[in-house]
Amino acid sequence: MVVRKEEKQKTSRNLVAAALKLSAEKGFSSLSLREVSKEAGITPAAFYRHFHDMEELGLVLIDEVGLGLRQLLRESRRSFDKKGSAVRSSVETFIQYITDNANLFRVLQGERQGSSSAFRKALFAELGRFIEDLAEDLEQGAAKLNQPLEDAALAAEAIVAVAFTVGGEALDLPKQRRVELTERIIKEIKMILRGSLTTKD
Amino acid sequence: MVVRKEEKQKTSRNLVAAALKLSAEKGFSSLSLREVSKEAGITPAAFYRHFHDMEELGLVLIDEVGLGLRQLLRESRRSFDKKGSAVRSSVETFIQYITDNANLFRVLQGERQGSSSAFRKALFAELGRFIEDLAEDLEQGAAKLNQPLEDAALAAEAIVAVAFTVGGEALDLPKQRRVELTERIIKEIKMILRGSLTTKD
DNA sequence: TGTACATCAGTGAACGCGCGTTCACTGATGTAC
DNA sequence: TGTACATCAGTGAACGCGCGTTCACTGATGTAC
Repeated sequence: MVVRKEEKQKTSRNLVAAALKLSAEKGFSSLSLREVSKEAGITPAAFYRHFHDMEELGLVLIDEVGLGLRQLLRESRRSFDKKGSAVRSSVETFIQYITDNANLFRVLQGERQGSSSAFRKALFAELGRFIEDLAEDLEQGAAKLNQPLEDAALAAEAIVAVAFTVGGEALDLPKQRRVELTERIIKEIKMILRGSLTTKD
Repeated sequence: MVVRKEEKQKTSRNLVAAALKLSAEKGFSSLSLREVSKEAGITPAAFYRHFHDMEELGLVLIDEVGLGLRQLLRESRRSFDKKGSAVRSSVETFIQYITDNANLFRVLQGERQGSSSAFRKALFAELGRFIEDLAEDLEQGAAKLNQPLEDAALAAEAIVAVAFTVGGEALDLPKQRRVELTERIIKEIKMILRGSLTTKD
């Protein structure tokens, strides 16, 4: 009873992994059930033992991507806790993660516009949650330094926009240019933070 | 000799328009030659009188999108010239344009990750050019006000990232919530500008 | 432990369908005189 | 202006192919006694 279940789960994971890989290359919406099954090493008919159709697989994939996203963001925030160059370390973690998990990030970016609205809703919800968390972090960090922020939520939204937009370019870049790009993001985030400080006079 | 040419051009434009419309709905990479032809009102075989294949159409579509983008950006910058609430008026122009041309913007966003690298290269080049222009505008505007900027290029990149990322959410929103969102973008851009001012002390 | 039966993930063949592409064609537009 | 021929955008049929889906099946794993 245990071997069978495990084997089935393994195949399911293979299907999701196959979809992730192929989605990163050409977008989820252009994948066929047959090519995903082939990539996962099973016949097309066996696909139906795991998912009712491609859309159902898609929803699981989005969960996977959402999970990866949350993990990514958690790590970025973890680096943020250390005082000192909090921005630097968290941006570096962020860039490292998205280049290590390029497929995941590409799907994340690609599906922001394409595919079903359920897809998009889930993604935006995930991002929104993170922006809230980041805003909280920013507020606490700023309070510690006795430099209160004007509107932490806005600053957090702007920071996330910059990190994801500019960071997304890193995927196609050679290692060296990725470093330049990381520096740019760091400077831009610091710029946003400076601009969000409550003016004292 | 003139009627025939014009008719052919008209059909070509129909094909591009059909591709634009359908791409906005499901992404260019999942379109078929047959469905685009049908949407444009010709038989699949006639498609070949205009383009060698879908990829060639795709390149023309990107030109179209790039043109629309340039137009959008030009209008945004035009509003930027007027002194006073330059940020407000250009952001409002921007949001107005992307909601009026939702299809164009959706394709722009969608193809940033998917499809061919030629596609992406062209898009990034276009955006890069605009960021340069905006940086120049910012520098001149700041000089006039006698408030030099630390690094106009970085500020411009961050502003564009925020406008496109946050602005992209406007497409799915009802009119009222779009206004809130516009206000948020305005505040965030002002925040970036404030943060990019050269510190005087 | 051994046997007899149940379960069920995966197989392989088959289906009808939309796909990209080719082809000979049609008939309106253009050109030459 | 009229006539005879050339051009060529668009047609409709045909092709082979990969698609999603169904089906009866196989054989390894699980269960009951």
